[in-house]
Amino acid sequence: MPGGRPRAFDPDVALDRALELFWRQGYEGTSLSDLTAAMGINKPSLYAAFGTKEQLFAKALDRYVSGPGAFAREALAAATVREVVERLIHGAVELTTGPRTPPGCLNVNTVHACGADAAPVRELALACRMAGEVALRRRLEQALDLPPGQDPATLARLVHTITDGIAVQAAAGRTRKEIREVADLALRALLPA
Amino acid sequence: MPGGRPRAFDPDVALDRALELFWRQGYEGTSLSDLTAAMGINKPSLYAAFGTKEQLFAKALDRYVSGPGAFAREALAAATVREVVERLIHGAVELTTGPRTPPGCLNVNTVHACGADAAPVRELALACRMAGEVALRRRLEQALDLPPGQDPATLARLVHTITDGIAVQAAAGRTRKEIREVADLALRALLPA
DNA sequence: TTATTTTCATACCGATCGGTACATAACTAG
DNA sequence: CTAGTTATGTACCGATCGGTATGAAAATAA
Repeated sequence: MPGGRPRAFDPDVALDRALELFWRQGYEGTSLSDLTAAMGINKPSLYAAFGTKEQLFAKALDRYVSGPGAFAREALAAATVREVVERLIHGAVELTTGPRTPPGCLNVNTVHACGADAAPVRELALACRMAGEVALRRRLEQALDLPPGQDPATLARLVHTITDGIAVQAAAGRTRKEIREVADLALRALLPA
Repeated sequence: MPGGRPRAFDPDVALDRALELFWRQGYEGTSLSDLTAAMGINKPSLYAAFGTKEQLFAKALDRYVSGPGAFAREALAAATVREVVERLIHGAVELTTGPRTPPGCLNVNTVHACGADAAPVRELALACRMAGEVALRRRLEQALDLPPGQDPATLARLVHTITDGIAVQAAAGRTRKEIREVADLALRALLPA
């Protein structure tokens, strides 16, 4: 069984480049030429290693969720409702305003990719959001320290509404410092001492 | 001075169709063919009446701001800070979840149109957002009923962060009823009785 | 070496993009 | 009527889109 010609590139770093590009330019705004240029490979190599542009995006989204976006899952392990919410909102600020990553959130960007051919990846992003919301709601439902009269489902949606808004503000170019102030004010309003 | 051949279409309703399409599909996701089909005219007629796709979008955005989005300006005329904020947030819910209009907000959508050729219209949307934020901040700075210790600039940004989040939730397909509940909870947190 | 397998590089595919040239149709001024 | 002006419909422009056919290059197995 012969081994064949070895790869001239590292699929791992190539996928990171693709994630960076999709994050910064969106699914529809990123062409195969952009991708091959940034990844340092040709179109046939890209196709052989990652499949269709759509399949490549799915892999990039996976990496995003389990890498820069992993805080969203980890935050649910915090001991108190307050700490869970704080971690989620602060994590959103840091994620969307990172100095070495594109501004904004890949997931929120993708929801707004409304072209006809972007429908499949949009569904991916929507499913991802739905999973995150269900997880947070479950966490709040099981909490013993939820303020009385609070509906877990609505609170979960409000927290995600705020993190979504943070992503928009970041994509619109607001600075990390400004968004941190907004996030802290939101937390004071949401979780009075 | 001869009159020439009369138009076979109403530019006003044609612009409304274009706005609908841009709102639903985004700037990059809407092709000239989509536009001419929805407006019921040909490409030369479109170009003669509205100019470039980019110029057409600018006109559609104007109509959006002075039409469905007019509440944002009008809300600032309310008597109390509470009422200003309530009108802004409730207005955002109604705007982005209208049963006869596309889900989401044209402005927020456009901010996430990150392709290279969409840069000019993105700048338009950003300028529009900045103007709205400045106007709200000025309104809060001049208010006499602002809760003590509140920074007008940060509060203005938080309100817009929440309305941005509402737009994302609507674009992601959440129902009007759900978002209304989230908005009411946000208002209770933001403006305790 | 020779055969086999896998990747790489170039060049190309049909389709669609935004925008336009050109001829014709429909109107008004005289 | 004729002349002048504006709008319409068709057909087309070069560029780019996502994706691929093809053949040479680079590895292993014998």
